[in-house]
Amino acid sequence: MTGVPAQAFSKHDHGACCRSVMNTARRLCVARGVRLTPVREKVLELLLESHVALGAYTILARLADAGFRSQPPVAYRALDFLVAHGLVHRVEKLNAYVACNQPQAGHSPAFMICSHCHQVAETVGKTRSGVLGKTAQAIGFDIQHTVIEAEGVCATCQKRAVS
Amino acid sequence: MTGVPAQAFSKHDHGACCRSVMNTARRLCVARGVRLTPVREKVLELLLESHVALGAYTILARLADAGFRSQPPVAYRALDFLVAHGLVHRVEKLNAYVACNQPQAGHSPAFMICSHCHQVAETVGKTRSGVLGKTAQAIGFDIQHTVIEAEGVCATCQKRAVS
DNA sequence: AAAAATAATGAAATGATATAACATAACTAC
DNA sequence: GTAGTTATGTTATATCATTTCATTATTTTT
Repeated sequence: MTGVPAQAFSKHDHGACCRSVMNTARRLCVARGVRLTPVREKVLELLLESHVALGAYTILARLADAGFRSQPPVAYRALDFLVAHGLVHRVEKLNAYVACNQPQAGHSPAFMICSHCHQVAETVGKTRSGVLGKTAQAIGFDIQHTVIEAEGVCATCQKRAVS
Repeated sequence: MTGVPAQAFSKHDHGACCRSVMNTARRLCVARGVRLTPVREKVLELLLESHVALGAYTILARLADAGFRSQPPVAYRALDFLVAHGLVHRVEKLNAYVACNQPQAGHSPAFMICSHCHQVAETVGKTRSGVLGKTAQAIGFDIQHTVIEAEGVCATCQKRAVS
């Protein structure tokens, strides 16, 4: 996170934000010698435009609208690629996907999911040094991947609920 | 946790362990005025016997073997009840369920999932005081539930892999 | 530049997970 | 014992994800 925790819940120039991530993604793929093909790029774009997590079939429908094929594998393949390259994260609690907003960092993300507006904010997880990391170390468990998600109500929705 | 972190990965008298949790569960239900009906009890028992997380349909099959009906809702209803009362946890990463080993504590659990032997160990999450809790507080996000899961390789499987 | 190897996509089918909806039965409280 | 509530029976369907094999596009090797 570039100094901005939970970007989704803060005001920012979203258009610029998307373009910037898109460019980083493109550079990253070139650097790694992998191809950000049209479907993959479109899926990333769809996810970037949305601060709510999108399910594979929602993405699939939007792909179809954009002229791509509409069989499940087209969405899943693109998502698998994007997830593998850290450009997109899967939100386990929602069986859905969000674009990563700092794709360069090899990070373990954490999410805050607003159960009211369904926006998902990404923040950084402190895997090794946290309780989980400590316990893991104590029992010799070698952590390869972490899922850290919090469900709750964002500040905006709390205010709305009161009024 | 009764002083034992990640019980599943440690040696212990599993039979006694199950019976003890079963008794706690029964007492808990009486105390709360809810019914631990035969299906519910059987599902809890199945999960307690297993240190690997069981999917709903696996449970369903075992229920059928034990003479219960075999439609999905019978498993899901029992699981919903057990989860609601903190006797069972859902492991999001696996779309599967594990029995809780300290049902009395109103806790937010964390899991360590061995991707080799598929055992799942439960440990306690330190939700409020961790990074996630701090970030949440900073942006006014009200956490209602957390999902904290680590995938990796347990100590036993690491040793086996070497030999 | 042609052939071979690799990576990506097309397409059909199926598998796995989960819920909706409505009817019936079993307990609980009065 | 009737009313209210909770739990179960049953059918159908929704939702999420993968397998498989054929075809096309791109890259590498020669």
